[in-house]
Amino acid sequence: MNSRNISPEAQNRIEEMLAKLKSSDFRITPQRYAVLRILAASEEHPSVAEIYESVRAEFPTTSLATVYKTVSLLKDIGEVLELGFHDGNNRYDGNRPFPHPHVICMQCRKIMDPELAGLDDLSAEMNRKTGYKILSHRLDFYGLCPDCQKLA
Amino acid sequence: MNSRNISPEAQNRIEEMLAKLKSSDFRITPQRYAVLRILAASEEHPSVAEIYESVRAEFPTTSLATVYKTVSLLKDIGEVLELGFHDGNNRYDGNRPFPHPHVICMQCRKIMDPELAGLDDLSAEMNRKTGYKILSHRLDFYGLCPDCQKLA
DNA sequence: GTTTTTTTGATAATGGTTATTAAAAAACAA
DNA sequence: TTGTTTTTTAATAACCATTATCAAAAAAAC
Repeated sequence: MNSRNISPEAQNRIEEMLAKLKSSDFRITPQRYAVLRILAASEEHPSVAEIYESVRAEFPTTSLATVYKTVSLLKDIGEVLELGFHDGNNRYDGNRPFPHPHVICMQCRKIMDPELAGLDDLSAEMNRKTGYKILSHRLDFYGLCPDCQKLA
Repeated sequence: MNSRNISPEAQNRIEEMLAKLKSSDFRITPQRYAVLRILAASEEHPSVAEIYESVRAEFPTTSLATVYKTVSLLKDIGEVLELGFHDGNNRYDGNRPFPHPHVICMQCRKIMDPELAGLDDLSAEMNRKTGYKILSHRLDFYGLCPDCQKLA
């Protein structure tokens, strides 16, 4: 899993995130670069603890606080989508930093990005019906993934 | 806001919740009854802190832990829907204890229940596309309510 | 090279929720 | 009624992911 195994798409996301950091006048430190690379490469919607683990593998002195701050920074500049859960197991998506649906396994916590169109239309409909100016949304489906169905 | 002002619908929900508690072999204590009544009557999706405040108005010795436990119990027996937020301001719906969309004001935190059909179809579609056995879902729209738009 | 600003790392503080436990209340039995 | 068992309450300690604090380190600016 070295740098030669990074897919072109992930490489692209890395460039985008670096560019956004630069244009927002934030420094690109080794720690930030490491966090950013993990977020860009992972399809698993990792938690801060998981990112921390991965970063520690190449930067053993990295602090947990730094990971929190970096993820939060990337979220603030719109390069990472936060999936907050009230049971305290927040997950992060560095590939699609815009609202989109998720399918979540209630057993193993695996999270997928399903294909689903038409949500922007729903937002517009909500706008009309409620008078709220809709700015964002979140749609999560909860269930059992194929693996956990087999085990059950 | 005394008991004579309870709407027929709310009265109905109270009866349903009481019946469910009874059939599940839980005792109907004054504290539980107070919590339950507030949840059944409120359209505001109250937080535990708010429920606690209201309960204290008629039962000044009620403990916060009791409110937490009662709300959790009602959730467990399927009579209350929990809207968990990772910023620690969970809200509860005792009127529609099943998945349904919400419209949330990002400024004043007001929560509404909009009309929106067809979500069960979406769940079925997710089932087909992902292989997950979908059991539940959550759809939140975030924006600014009419009042907060005026103030802005 | 010196100064200024940003970032890091270590750790303390925060705060909603849960766990604990003795006392009170309710249900049950004799 | 009285005693016994079970459930529930009230008070508070514990939990834990996240945030705040701040001195040291690193990078940028001068």
